[in-house]
Parts: sequence; structure tokens; C-alpha cells
Amino acid sequence: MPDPAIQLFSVTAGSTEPIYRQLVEQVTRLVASGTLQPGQSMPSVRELAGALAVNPMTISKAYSLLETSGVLERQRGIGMLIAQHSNNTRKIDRRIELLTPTLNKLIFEANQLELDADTVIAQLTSMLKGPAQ
Amino acid sequence: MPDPAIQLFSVTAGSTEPIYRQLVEQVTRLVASGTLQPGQSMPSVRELAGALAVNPMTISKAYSLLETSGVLERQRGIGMLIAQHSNNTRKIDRRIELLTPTLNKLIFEANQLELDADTVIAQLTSMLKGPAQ
Amino acid sequence: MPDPAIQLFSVTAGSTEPIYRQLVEQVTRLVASGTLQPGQSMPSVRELAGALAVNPMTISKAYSLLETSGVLERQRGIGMLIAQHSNNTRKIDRRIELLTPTLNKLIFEANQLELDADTVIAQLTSMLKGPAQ
Amino acid sequence: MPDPAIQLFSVTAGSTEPIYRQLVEQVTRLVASGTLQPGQSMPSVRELAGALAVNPMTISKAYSLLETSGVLERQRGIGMLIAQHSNNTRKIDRRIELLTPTLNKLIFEANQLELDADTVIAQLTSMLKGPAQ
DNA sequence: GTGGTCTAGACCACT
DNA sequence: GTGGTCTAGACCACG
Repeated sequence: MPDPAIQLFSVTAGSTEPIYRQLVEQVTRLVASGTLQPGQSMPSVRELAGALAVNPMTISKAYSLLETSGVLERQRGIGMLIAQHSNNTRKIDRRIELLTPTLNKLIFEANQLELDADTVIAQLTSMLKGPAQ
Repeated sequence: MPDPAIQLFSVTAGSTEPIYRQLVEQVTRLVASGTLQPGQSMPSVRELAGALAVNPMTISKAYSLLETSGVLERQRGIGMLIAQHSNNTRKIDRRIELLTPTLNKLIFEANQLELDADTVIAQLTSMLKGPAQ
Repeated sequence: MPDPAIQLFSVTAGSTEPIYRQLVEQVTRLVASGTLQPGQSMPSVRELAGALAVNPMTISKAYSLLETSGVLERQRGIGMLIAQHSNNTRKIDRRIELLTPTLNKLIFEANQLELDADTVIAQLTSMLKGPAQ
Repeated sequence: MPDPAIQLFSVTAGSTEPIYRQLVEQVTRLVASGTLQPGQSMPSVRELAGALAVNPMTISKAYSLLETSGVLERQRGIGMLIAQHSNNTRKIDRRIELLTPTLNKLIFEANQLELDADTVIAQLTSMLKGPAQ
């Protein structure tokens, strides 16, 4: 039976962002939000590689990095689990911290575009609360 | 006499973003905001390379891409200048269009973090209008 | 095993046309004619550079431009291949479109030479259908 | 009074073809066709430079090359004249010879596009005899 | 293995 | 003076 958590992940092949890093960041965010719970098992490398149509080594690289950063734990014979000591889960500060780099990027670009704060906020609001997405 | 426009540009050597692309995006934004005006001449390749302490070929690559995308025009034997047909200059739609990819990235990440619209907007507002930054 | 497609390419070092652009135009035409098929992989940069006796960066520059123009797609870690969405392949309109600049050049020159249409066509016909060439 | 021959020349700034070479080839063709007659005077460097909005040195370079190739003659105190010994004028072989490089280019490109002789000739015919030019 | 980036330096073409 | 092209070679990122 396929792991239902697989549906949480998606990668864009044509992106400038490397596939393994897309995965690393997605898992990190999903753990921080509590969507992935401590102790929960991750899909196997082969399973996820098949579902995303990428090279298994790419998945393996992402898992290794996540293990190094303490987000995942390797259970021999079982696979990868979300780390137990995730004291980060659903902490609002942690989640905002993860969003900060992109917020900074947004502000830098808005400055060079000479878009004022109100315009940026209005645009973001309409995209967040508008039709879909 | 050095071109005063040189001060507008800055690159981060250690970034994952290639230097030439940092330049391409900066110039694109500065033209869209009207900070760089149509007909204005760009610093020479060698001059900018010296100021940013990078290889002239790196600047040249950025200029070539900007010519391809229609932001710059090449005047043979003279140098590069901001393209004349700049229907882009200070048009608000154009500026928001350039900001959209980063806005989309922000929204995607906020969703995975399960941060609601109000929280994201509040955080952005405080960063935009707050004391520092 | 060397990629057999290598034989399709040839460059003239002494030409006024830069090597990288000779390659760009050749690949564009070979894709339009269907000689290179969508999904087919291109020779690696190093392989083609060796075969044509040019610097790998020259090949790389051509590939980058072809990616920008949508003729090639980059498969990271794998190589370059002919773009899939090749709505161009063997379409007669596309092929004539690629020939148009040279046709226009021919007509402009014939006009200045005061060579009438029949003379130009006769000359072209003999060169196309004659013994040599 | 401005030299009426000025109207015969035109240069495209954005072309890949250098301006001075556009001029050289145009003069060569106009002499071969007899549009410019032996003994006829060319516009002065400054006059032509002003009319075409290019650097006088560019015109001067073109004139020098045309003098070297025997198409123009320099008359001290008067300016440049079309060379007297133009035994080439209106000779059909000479005119076809000047058209040959472009004809060869056309054939090479048509081959790579796998456009057959009839298609190329049909297209050229419609462009030569069709609506306008 | 793949392509991408950058450097250092030479040489060329154009104005 | 300007930018463009190419080389040789190093190093990196990705799969």
C-alpha cells in the first residue's frame, strides 16, 4: 500500500531550484506546520522516487540532509521517521522564521521596483484572499 | 569620470544566485522602476567589472542576456544603453509582474507552513513599516 | 559509444559567423526539418567540443541559447535534449519562416543589382538542380 | 545642395552586419548595376554621415575599403568618384557573381531544412512577383 | 557522468 | 575607447 503522505510532495523539474532542495524545504515546512507528525514514517526512497519520477539518489540526498539537520531520523530496517524531538512543531515563531528569507527577498525586490509598502500589501492580500489558491 | 550609475549595482559573491543573473534582475527592476531611464548609457563592461571586482566576461554575459530580453540595446563601438522602446518604465503592471514570482513563492511556502493570510500580511507589514530594515 | 548525431554538426572556424551561432542555427534548422527528433538527446558538451575541436564553453554557450529559445531542454545531471513541445517539427511554415531572412537578403541584393526576377530564379534553379553542388 | 545619390544608401543600425560593410556592399552592387556611373561623385563623408546618422569615421572606413578594391577613386580636393575603369558596369556575369554568396547561403540552409528545390523556388517566386516588395 | 560558473588573458571587430 | 569571441583550466552543483 502506498504511503498517503506522498501526495504532500511535489517537485518542479524545470525550476532553478534543485530537486533535492525543493524536497528538503518542503519536508521542513510540513514538519513545522504539524502536517507531518513526529514519529510518522516517510515514504521509502524508491516509492517517492517513483511517484515523483526522479532519480532515487536525489531522494536519498534529500533524506540525508534532513537527517543531518535533525528533521528526520533513520530507523534501521524500517526507514525514515519524522524526528521525535521536534519541539518545533506548530510553534509560530519557527514557522515565521522559515518564511523570513522569502519575505526579505520580496522586500528587496519591491524596493528596487519602487513599489511602496501599501501596494505590495494590497497585491499580496488580493492574491491570498482572492479567487483561488 | 566614472559612471555614477555604478553605485546602483551590487552583487553577492557567495550567493547561490549566479553573479550575472543577480545583475540581470537588478537592471531589469531598475529599468522597470524608472531609476534607469531609456537612452541612459550603462557603465562599460570593464568599468563595472572593476567596480564589482568580477571578471569582465561575467558582466558581458549579463549585458548579452539583457540585450536578448530587450532591456538593453547595444551601440556598436559605443557601449550599451537602456532600450528606448521602454514601454515598461514605471508602469505599475510591469512592476507587479516582476514581483509576482516571489509573491507566488511566498504564498506557496505560507500554505505549507499553515500560516494564514492575516499572519503573513501582519508579518510583512511590520517588516515593511517597522523601524529597522 | 559516441553519439551518432555528432556527424550532423560542422563549424567553420575562420568564418565571420561565431562558432556558437553557427551551432545554434544548425540545431534550429535540424530540429525544424525533423532530422533531430523531440526527446532525442544531444551530444554532451565535452563530447561535441572534442569532436569539433573547440572549447567546451563555446558549445555550452550555444546550448544555453538554444535552451533560452526553447529548442533544447536541460535535464539536470543528465544532459540536453530536443524540446518535447516541438510544434515546430517538419511544419512547412516553420521551415519557410527560418529561410525567410536569407530570402529577403537575396531579394534586397538582387534589387540593387537590378537583376530581374526571372534571372534570379533561373540562376537559383540551375544551382539547385544542376550537376554540381 | 545635398547629393541626390544619398537616397540610394541605407544602413540598419541593429543589424549583425557592420555598418561599414553594409555600405561597401551597397556601393559595390550599385556600381555593378550601373545605378552609380563611372566618374560620378560620391557624397562627402560628412554629408553621408549626417544623413545616415553614423560616425564619419565609419563612412571614411567604407570609402577607404572601396578605394582599395578599386571601386572608388580619390580626387584630391574634390572627393571620391566612382572609378573610371569600371569595366564591370552592368556586366551580367559580374552581377550574378555578387549575388552568388547569398545564393549559396540560401541553398545550404534549405538543405538543412529539407526544403526541396521546387518549394524554395516557389517561395522565392511568390516573394519576387507577389504583392509588394 | 552531466552542465554551469567564474577567472585570467589573448585577440578581434567596430566606431 | 567599446563589446564579442575564444581558450585553458579550475571548481561547483546535480543526479
